[in-house]
Amino acid sequence: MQQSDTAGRILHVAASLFAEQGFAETTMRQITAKAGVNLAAVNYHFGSKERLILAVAETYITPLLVNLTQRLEERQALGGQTIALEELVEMMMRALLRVDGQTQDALAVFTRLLDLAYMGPQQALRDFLADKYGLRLQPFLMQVRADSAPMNDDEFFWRLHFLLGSVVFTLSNFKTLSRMGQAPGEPGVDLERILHRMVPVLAAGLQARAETTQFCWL
Amino acid sequence: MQQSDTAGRILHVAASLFAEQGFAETTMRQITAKAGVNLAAVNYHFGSKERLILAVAETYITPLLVNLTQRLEERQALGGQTIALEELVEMMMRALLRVDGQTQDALAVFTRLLDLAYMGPQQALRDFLADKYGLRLQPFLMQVRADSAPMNDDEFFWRLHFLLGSVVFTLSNFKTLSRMGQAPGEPGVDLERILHRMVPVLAAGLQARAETTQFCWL
Amino acid sequence: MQQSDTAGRILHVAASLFAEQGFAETTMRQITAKAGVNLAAVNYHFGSKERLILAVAETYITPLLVNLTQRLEERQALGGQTIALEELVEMMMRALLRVDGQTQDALAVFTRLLDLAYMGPQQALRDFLADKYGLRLQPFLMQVRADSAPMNDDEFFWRLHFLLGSVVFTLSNFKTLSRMGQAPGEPGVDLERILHRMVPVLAAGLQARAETTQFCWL
Amino acid sequence: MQQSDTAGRILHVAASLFAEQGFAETTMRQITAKAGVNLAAVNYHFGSKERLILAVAETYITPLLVNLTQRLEERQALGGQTIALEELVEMMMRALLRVDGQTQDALAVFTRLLDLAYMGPQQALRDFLADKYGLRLQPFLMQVRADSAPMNDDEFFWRLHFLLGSVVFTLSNFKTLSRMGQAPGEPGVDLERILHRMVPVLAAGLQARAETTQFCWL
DNA sequence: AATGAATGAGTATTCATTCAT
DNA sequence: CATGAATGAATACTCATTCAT
Repeated sequence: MQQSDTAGRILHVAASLFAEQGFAETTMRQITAKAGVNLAAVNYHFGSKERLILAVAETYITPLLVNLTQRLEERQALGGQTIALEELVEMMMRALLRVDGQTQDALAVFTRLLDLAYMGPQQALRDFLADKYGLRLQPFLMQVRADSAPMNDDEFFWRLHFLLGSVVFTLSNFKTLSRMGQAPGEPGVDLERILHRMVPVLAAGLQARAETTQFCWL
Repeated sequence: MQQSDTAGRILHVAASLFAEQGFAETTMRQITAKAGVNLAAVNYHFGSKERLILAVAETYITPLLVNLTQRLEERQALGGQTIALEELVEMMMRALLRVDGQTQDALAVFTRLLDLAYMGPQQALRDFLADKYGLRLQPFLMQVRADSAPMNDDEFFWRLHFLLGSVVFTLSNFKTLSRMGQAPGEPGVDLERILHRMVPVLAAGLQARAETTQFCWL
Repeated sequence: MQQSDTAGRILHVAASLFAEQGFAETTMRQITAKAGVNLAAVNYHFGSKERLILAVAETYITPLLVNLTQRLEERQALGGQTIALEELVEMMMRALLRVDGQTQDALAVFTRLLDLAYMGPQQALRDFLADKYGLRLQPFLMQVRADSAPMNDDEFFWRLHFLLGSVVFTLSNFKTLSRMGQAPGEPGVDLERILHRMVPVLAAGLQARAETTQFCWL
Repeated sequence: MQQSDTAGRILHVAASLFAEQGFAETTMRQITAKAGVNLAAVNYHFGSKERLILAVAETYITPLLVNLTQRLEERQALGGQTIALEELVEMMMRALLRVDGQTQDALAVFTRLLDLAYMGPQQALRDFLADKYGLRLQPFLMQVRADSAPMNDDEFFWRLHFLLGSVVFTLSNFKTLSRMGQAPGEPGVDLERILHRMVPVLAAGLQARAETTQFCWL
């Protein structure tokens, strides 16, 4: 924020625009204009739009994982073999809120990034994320599975993504949804409440007994 | 379908491309080239790209709702005050699969449409969908609520969207996910299995006891 | 020239600018501005700058080869086993002048194209030219070799390129050279004179006795 | 050459890149990156890209002319009024090879420079070269003319450029040509052989009888 | 003597849309 | 009913150069 800090301003503005409009919909012109810097500055500092996206992403993902890992380790240090699923989900929610608490854009950027990674043919982005963050998430996932209903790897993989879908969709569309739903009040409080509301739902989903029979119901 | 049917061919090709690539990523040139019609034909027949999207959407949404409504009514006619949640969710899944069974694009288009509607500033699209389909969905939602855990309107509104998120995300990214997960087998069967897997998870989520106390946990 | 003819005007203007400045140095903006058409018109009609270059090239190369082939066949029909080298070189020069007589740009474009093809890593362009025109040139080259000094394939290959160098360099830089040299007079006449001047020089070069001994003179 | 020698490293790297890619195609970023110096260093040390080109050129041209002049004077000191044309051409070729023997880039830079000077509207470059080197070349040219066929100034001027064209084109495109031609063997030896092959061809061209009659043959 | 940051002018290309026919 | 041609606005990106330090 001192002494010009062009790169920082770009990062900040880009995050805000990405959150609001999405990656593809946000143009370099918008970013640089709003940041009050030269059009070429993004390419100078980040190389390309794609690398800017990655830079913004790192800004949010790294602290999130650091925070989550730390919370988990602290809790595990307290002892007790299994940790209640609801507590774990809450842990994740708190980590999400924490990283968002500062910029208000983190969650939206985060979820748009997942959308981008899962959608199209962005194999490169998937690899980048998997390489960089996949491992660090392992311990948390192990702990989650320990208190879920018993199920094979396949089932667990898919359930994880069902939940991920709930989170991503809700966060992605939070602004729109809270405008639609009758929920009034300041957005800061609301987001917390919504995440809180998800906790029992997600936990129940993970603990639902897995179907074992193969039943073709069409 | 015979003779010329320019508009029909456009509709069909557009659906396929939209499903594969998304709306913004699909260009008029691609559509018209693949359909073997003139570049200007889309604008001539549909007015604009946006209205083409809507036209494609209607193609899929209307039959979906017709099908769902019909199944529901048939089941209600059988008597029995409440219908099990799992049965209702299955009903929805079957309706989804039914409309997809014919073109293989329906689900992708459908979910991309929801993404589009919820994301960005597409108020017009939201209104269009709400006006056109909101009411027809009411009976089904009422029935769902009847067998869910007791909760107020707010809570129900949000839970619905949590579930919607699971479905949309899973369907949206089905191709990517099934490539990532170890799930082998032909895709046609797989999609069915995945939707089947969602049933108990979603039902459990709806039936989880709603938090009543307001507990600020940050 | 009738009824707008945007593509034609682009072709014409592009040839003129390419001849004057070279391919890379000529921008789409220059072309479209000078042609009085929209900036996107080049891409609409030709697809890309590269394909425009090829289109311009074809405009000149095809008539050149047609003309040369025709002259050669007429001459061969007259009988006489061998044709004097000077006559063959003149034949080529006339063909060059013929195609240039109409637009005054043909020669410059032609030579810049060769430069482009031989220089950089334009394997694609080389292949395009070889595929399209290589064969049609064979009969002429055979006839040339018949009256050259006896030499092996290697030697002939290189001599051909020595001569090609003379022609390309002279034509490429004709404007500059005629400004440098004291040669006054109208340019139209001058070019003819210069090409005429090359005839005995090139013929003598082809008829020079080939070195047979391998003599390392450094 | 020790310590830092930013300017020297730039000069060296630039020569190599210019030789490989051409002047316009070589960017300041490439040069400074490969030289491991700051992007602004070129402008700091040389003022502009154009002046860097000139500096590189001088590096090669000056030694070339020194070498050629020296060889000529030594030969003239041996006495004998006229020197055979082939010997003179060989002298030039040896001088060319000599300057190239050290960096392998000299010839390519040299010919690209001539291309640049003759082509486009580079009057400034032409003047620079003429001023700096024109005079020193005179004695050699005089000697060449002495053993050429009798001809007026005009004719001699143009023949010189025909030959220059052969040399420039061949050297410019040496890499491409040797890839095309069946000529095998290591490139170092090949270049020598090719230049050797040019000697009798160029000499014969200079000795061809000049046309005296003005014969309009179109 | 040298540099990191920044910039303005430029590049080819792409897009949905329009219009005369 | 349909189309070929054309367009204006936008896209990401690249370049040589400059300037404060």
